[in-house]
Amino acid sequence: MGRSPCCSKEGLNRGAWTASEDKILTDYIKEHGEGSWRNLPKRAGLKRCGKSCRLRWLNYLRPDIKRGNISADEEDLIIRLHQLLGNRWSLIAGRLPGRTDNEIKNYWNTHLSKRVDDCRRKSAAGASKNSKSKQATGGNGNGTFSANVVRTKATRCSKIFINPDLCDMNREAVPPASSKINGLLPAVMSESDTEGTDPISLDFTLDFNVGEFCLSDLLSSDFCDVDELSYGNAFGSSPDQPLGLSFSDEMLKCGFESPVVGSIS
DNA sequence: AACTAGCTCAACCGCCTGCTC
DNA sequence: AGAGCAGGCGGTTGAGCTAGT
Repeated sequence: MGRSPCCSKEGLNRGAWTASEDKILTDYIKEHGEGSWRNLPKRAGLKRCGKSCRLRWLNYLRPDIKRGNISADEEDLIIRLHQLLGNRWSLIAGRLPGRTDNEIKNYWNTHLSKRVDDCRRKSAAGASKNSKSKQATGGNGNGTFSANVVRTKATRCSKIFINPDLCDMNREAVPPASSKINGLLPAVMSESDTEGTDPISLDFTLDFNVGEFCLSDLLSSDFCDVDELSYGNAFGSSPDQPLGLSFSDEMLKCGFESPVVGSIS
């Protein structure tokens, strides 16, 4: 039978958005809120596909969007998160306030992938002497960083059960304030965590299918030395802290899955 | 000045998943 | 249970811009 297209393409504008289209969309969303994308164009009087409206809003018109000038800290975080998550741009974007998945994807493809490839080639050349021992750590040899990529499942999580006891345990395990630099939030922490007053953020763990994610593997993994890319160590991490993320002993003992006991429905 | 190659990034496309009926 | 809908995601495209010749 086949899927019906998201909208009839006939009579619709395509390509770059005009200022007046932007204004119509912005005004409509300010008044009615996001959602119902399929019906939005008709109601707002736009000759655009609903998907196109959604994309335009999310990637360009949203008021909280930060545009251009990706800082070295952000670059560093993108690289680290990409190594951790792979091409899960929406997840990566979720750790960079004000950045969109599309922007990060573009930035990666145009700037970072080449540099990381170069870095990897350098590392590979240097490591070739020790290749036999490295092979045992899981490189896949295809020129990417997939060896340690967490296979996430972008599942929508509508119901969770949070064990309050475990939350208390993790609250005591607040990482040092040095983990937060320039407003960027390391993946496992919310801003409030650094203040040590609010319950630990769970959003990172909720994003993952944690059953497939072995933290110990991650921490012992053989990451590309991001410092080789010469923008410093954004989170002030020590060699003992791969990824620049801070994990307390308690967190390491109980594992990531501990705070979220419940299921994804 | 004209042309070309390379780069950037907004936008599109098709697929996947969750929700609703 | 399963079909259809809606939204979300990642990959790809192509127009516009810039630098080099």
